[in-house]
Amino acid sequence: MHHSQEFSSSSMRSVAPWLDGDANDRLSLGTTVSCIVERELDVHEHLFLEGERQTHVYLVLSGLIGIYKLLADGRRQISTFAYPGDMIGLDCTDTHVDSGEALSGSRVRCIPVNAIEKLIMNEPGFGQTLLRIAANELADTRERMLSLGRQSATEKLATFLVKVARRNAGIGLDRDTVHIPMKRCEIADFLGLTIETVSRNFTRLKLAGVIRLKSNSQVELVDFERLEAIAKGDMPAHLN
Amino acid sequence: MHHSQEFSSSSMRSVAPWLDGDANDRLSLGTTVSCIVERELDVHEHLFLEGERQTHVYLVLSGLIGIYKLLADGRRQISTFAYPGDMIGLDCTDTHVDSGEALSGSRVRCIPVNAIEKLIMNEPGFGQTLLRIAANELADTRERMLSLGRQSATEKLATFLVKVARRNAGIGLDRDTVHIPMKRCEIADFLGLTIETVSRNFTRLKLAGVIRLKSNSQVELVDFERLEAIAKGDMPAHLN
DNA sequence: CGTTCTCTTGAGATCCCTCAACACCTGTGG
DNA sequence: CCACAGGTGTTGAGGGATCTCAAGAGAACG
Repeated sequence: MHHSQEFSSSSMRSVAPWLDGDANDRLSLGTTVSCIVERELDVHEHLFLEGERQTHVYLVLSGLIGIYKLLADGRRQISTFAYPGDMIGLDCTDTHVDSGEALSGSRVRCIPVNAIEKLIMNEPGFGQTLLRIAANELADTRERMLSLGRQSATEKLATFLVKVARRNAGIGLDRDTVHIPMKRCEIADFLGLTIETVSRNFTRLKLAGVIRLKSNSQVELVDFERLEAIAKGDMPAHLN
Repeated sequence: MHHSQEFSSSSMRSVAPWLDGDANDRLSLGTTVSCIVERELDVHEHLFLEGERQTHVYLVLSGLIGIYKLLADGRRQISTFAYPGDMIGLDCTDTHVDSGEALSGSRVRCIPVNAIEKLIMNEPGFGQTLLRIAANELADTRERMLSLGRQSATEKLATFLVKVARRNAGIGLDRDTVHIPMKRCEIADFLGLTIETVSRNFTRLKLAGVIRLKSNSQVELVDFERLEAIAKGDMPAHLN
């Protein structure tokens, strides 16, 4: 039985602080209709597809959503994983530029885009909050580009693990005991690698004594400092 | 003598339409002080460095600015090229998350961040324009991630050329006669490749009859359709 | 206790990188 | 006008990291 990570308003971390606590109230404050529904998603069920008109913004309540783009022949790049507490689609363009798929059973709250638009109009400071979120997302994305374009497989994986660990620490969990809710295949599509390379580098880090694999989805960071060093590229490849 | 691509207010395309025409007026409308200066940059001169406090937002008037991040050992990833008319740093975080360097002699207009903040407060719709810009940038960045993580060298280069051509078409220039203002080294750091690989793939596309190299910085797209097909990955690698 | 899905491991192929030489261009100065 | 130097781009040869293909090992589930 795994730690379910249900999103709650009292969560220490929140990408969407302005939705904390009284989310429904504040949204119905902006719109007379309170057409905010929750939606349950099975594994591999899609929340939206690239090219579809964007009708909603989503708040992940539980589970994990993968945001990705495809090449014509099926090659996939996952741009981000949306965890409970994360918002999806705040960068409102009218059509979706990528697809969103549940990577495990998930629950999301669906907020119509016009509700967001009204909030921007009526709630002072709301627009700026959105801007700040977008800015953070952009900063994050650029770090990902550096990783995708310039890091080795081992460095990419180390970077990924460090990021998950930091997220853990941020929400009050143990930094060094990380639960990986996604499959190897999804990690591969996130890092721009193949599943085999991901797997090989897990064992590589394991043999180097940097991590320990309790199970496929449960990783213990034995030497966080060294993992960070590898992620930063400070560590020559052959010493890993 | 190359086509200088000076940015003018009457430009057909503009990432920053709200700065068209009477930019200074509207900004001094927001702030009593009109402390907007222009700055001249030599090649390789930096506009800002990663980690510095962000004091200004910049509008590129002429030249070309490269926005990049570094790994500890000097590996570089250029996240974007800012052309005349492009804004830099609209995603205001308080410190710069990347560095900006002039890739050729350039001129920029410097706008203090507090002027932007005041504009957000006072100009209705300004914040939303910023949001739209950020959303577009995010969409663009995610397409880049797909390219960095999942495309072959040839596909990356084709994608790059198609994007430059589309930009040309958008500002009223000939789509198929593209001027490449950056060096091979910078294209390499943009695409996550080495200069040699970039060079080899230029000649590869040339031999395939898709492009013609008039000079190092002047490329003629002989077969735009095929270039697009290669960029999309429709074309098996061995047929290039 | 199979069946299925996922992960790991191995062997060989491939793409890209590294290192090195050479070609080209431009400006400078004899 | 030519020689030279420095910056930039191209090309080649070899090596290495990652991918592909294939088999086997574990885990999850009925």
